[in-house]
Amino acid sequence: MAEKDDIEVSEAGLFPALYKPPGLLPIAQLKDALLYTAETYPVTIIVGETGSGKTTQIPQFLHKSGWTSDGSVVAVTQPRRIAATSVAARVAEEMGFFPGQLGQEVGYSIRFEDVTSAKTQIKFMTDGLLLREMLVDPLLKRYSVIMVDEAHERSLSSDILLSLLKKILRKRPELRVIVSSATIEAQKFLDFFASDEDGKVGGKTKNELGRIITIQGRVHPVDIQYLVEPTADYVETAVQTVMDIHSTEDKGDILLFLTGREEINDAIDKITDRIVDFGPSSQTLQPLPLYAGLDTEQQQFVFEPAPENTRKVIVSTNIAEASVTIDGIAYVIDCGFVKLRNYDPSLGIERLNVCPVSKASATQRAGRAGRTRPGKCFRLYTESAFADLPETTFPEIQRSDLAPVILQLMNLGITNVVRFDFLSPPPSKLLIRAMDTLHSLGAIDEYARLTRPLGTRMAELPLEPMLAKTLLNAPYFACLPEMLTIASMMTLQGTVFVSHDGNKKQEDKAKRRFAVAEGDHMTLYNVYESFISHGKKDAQWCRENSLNFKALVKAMSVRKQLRNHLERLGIAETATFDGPDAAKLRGMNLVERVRRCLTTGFFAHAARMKSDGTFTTPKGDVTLWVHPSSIFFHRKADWVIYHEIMETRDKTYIRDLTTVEIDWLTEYAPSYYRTKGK
DNA sequence: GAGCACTGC
Repeated sequence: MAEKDDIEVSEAGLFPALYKPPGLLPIAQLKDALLYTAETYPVTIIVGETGSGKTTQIPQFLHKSGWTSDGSVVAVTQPRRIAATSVAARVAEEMGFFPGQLGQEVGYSIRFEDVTSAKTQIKFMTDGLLLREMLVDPLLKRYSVIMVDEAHERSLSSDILLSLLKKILRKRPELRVIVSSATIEAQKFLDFFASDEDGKVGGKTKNELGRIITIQGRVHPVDIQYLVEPTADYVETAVQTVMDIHSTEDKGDILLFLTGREEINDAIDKITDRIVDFGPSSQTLQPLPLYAGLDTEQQQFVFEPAPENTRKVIVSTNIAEASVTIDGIAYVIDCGFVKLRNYDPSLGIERLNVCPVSKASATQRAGRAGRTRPGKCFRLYTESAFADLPETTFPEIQRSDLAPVILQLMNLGITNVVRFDFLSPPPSKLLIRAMDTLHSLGAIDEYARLTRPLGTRMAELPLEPMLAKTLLNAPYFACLPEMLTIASMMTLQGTVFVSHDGNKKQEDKAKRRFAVAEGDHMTLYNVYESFISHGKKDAQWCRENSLNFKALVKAMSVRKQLRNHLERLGIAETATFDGPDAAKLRGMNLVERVRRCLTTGFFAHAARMKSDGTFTTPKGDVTLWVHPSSIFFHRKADWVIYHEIMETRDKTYIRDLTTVEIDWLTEYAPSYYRTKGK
């Protein structure tokens, strides 16, 4: 019964950019058209906005018309875990199942949570997980249809998945691939699947390959307004716009897009200051921050209805563009910028840059005002600036460290990754750098072949290559239990310590309590051990020690999963292997063995502290700042290795540091330090 | 003395 509501065709003209004017299908025909194309062609591209119901309806259409009848499964991939679980629940409900029956005919599978059974016929999952499934089932034979949802976001995993599905189609012409996309990138997707040397896929010519179906979304008209003159200070303009909306527009909450935490706090302070200017008015404003770094408790506020006579102003990063949906938004203010991660292959440094948004992004942001009723969007740039914006955001694959992806592809039998059929080929510098990294770690040999067992084992582990190498070396340093813990804690990425009620001093104090002189890795190990010895579920103890309970629980899951992976590789947690320097290692204490082991994976991330407390790279060409979360923010050190490096605005930060001896660098990575020089 | 957009295995 929800079916009809969901694909109801809206009459409004709305954003011309969103929809192809001709060919919009009425509800009754969508089902027929979809089933016809799926029956006839290997590939179907669905163009339709979020809220069109495509994600929930299409798998049901396929299920009811027999695509799951022979025991095969319809899979729907999502870029985010939250989407996979919530859509699965919704579909199960629409099909008449009770919540407790989720995991039977309809289920989902995400990391750490497999809610499926032998009966499951419709399965929602993250795209990254489906990629992992290909290790055991390279042709994905259990699936009759694979629908890649939100493909327009161009996430690393979904891009790779599309390339691999194209390969699979050559061997399994009976497989059906449905690519769903919110924007007008549809033709690019279809052309991609159709292209190869002879224009044939699965024995079909281009015209026989697939079709594009466009469906109308269930959104309301959004009136878009531009600035007449560009602004030099969009935070100030945004705050003024908030005030203007508040004094002149009807009821309805405001969603303001800015680029980061600092701007968000700045804007909230300004708004708070100016509320007073209104005096005791009957309508007031409630500014609320929203960014991923907030703990879930604080994020929760944005979903709660505002008190009477109060207008919520949610000041958010890009998280509200696709990942988080808030009801009741009638006004969107779009600053026109977003922080994007970029990878510099020559220095091996990740950067966070403020970039203009794409037209697709701006459209998506504006659409957030029209989810439940007609709305307005105020773009803090001119109409001609909008016209100059890129159509779509640069795909992640063209601006990331590709070492993990390349390793995974090689393990799937892709021997020549340079000639791999990428949807958008990454710059060759990125590929070369990734190969260099993998070679220096010993994951590939001089002929660019995956090594055995090291390379294949590294690829099996759900860890970045440097950490995977470190973990696999741990038995040689008789520190596998400790390294399992450290690797698990590293995946939490700075979320371990939290300040409750904004009490920074208490947080710093807690950090000192757990600090280990040799560095952050052993400090995190110490935190985990304390957590376990306090009974593993003492949320109160976490609070008292400024620790993030949920993060530590996650570390336990990750640790268990890693331990299982190693066991499958024949490496028990208690394993110790004798390497060439076994006798020497036996005389060392645990901390030294851990530090040496870390060096075998992170030698390329070496740095030396200068007298002013900043660090420098071995070549001395980049100044590195200790991230304030590190224990070396206060303390002296000489040589260290670090886990992560990231450049923001004007400084390059390193985080998670551990002291090493300079000799270890040449001992464990002789060729790397010989060729690179010092 | 001072901080990182967002995902995922």
